[in-house]
Amino acid sequence: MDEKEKCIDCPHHTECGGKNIELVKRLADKMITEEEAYFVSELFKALSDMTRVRILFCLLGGEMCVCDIQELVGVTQSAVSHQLRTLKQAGLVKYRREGKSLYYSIADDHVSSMLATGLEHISE
Amino acid sequence: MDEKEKCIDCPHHTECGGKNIELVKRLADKMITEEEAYFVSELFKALSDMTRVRILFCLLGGEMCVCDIQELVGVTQSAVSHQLRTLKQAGLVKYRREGKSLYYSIADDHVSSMLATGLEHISE
DNA sequence: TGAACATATGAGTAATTGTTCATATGTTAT
DNA sequence: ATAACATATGAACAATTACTCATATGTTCA
Repeated sequence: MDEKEKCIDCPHHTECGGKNIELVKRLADKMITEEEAYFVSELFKALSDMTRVRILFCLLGGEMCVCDIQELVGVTQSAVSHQLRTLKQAGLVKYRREGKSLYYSIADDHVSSMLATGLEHISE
Repeated sequence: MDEKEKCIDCPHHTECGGKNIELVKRLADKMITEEEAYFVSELFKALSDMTRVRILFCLLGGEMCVCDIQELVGVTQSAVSHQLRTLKQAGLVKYRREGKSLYYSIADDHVSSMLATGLEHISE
């Protein structure tokens, strides 16, 4: 009997048995789209830098202007500003103006949730 | 009166008022450590690539061998293997051997939680 | 033991990223 | 209007990263 017959859809399932062929077929339809995967990865990319993580943890304590963040995180104004831009674009922070200062804050509960889960994960 | 007197701890709070000086002082102690921030950012870095995100979403459907993932995600064996290594190092996946195949699966609930929250976040 | 298969790994390369430096924008008070 | 302050932005550079290619490791079966 032709072992390879059952492997039409997967050239690799010649001998590993292709036990999961059904699972693969079933998932192929519900797979996350390329677009969704892209946006999700971009979101996590915004969380993938130490400086940005520290900024977000600052903001968990409440809204804060740029120079406060600069003080707490200990990097230059320019660096903070660039990173805030990244966080803003990812929808992780928002801001309001008050006089000369811009007050940044966490955009929504997803952010704190992801940070908390991340922190849990590393402490195990 | 010397306006700058109240700004000993923060050279930037000369005129933005330093309204948050108390907040800053309070937070400075409870701030996430450099080490924690590093590990958290490394964790999210593992989630910051489209291919890895797609791999993880595959695995949410159940454990799967490398060639199944390769099939679903549509990249080379080598690329999948390299990315699985990254995911493994971040503690996001685990595997077991069965014969010649390695079956990978999601390491723990944190992973699905973060992916779900991430997906929620982008669809708003 | 040797061949076939499943997967991992190292080197090399093109692309991406975080920071710094210099400068621009927007706001307030004089 | 001008100066001082708070923040944003663009260019440039060093460091990191994801992929490809070639090859190595580990497993099964004859």
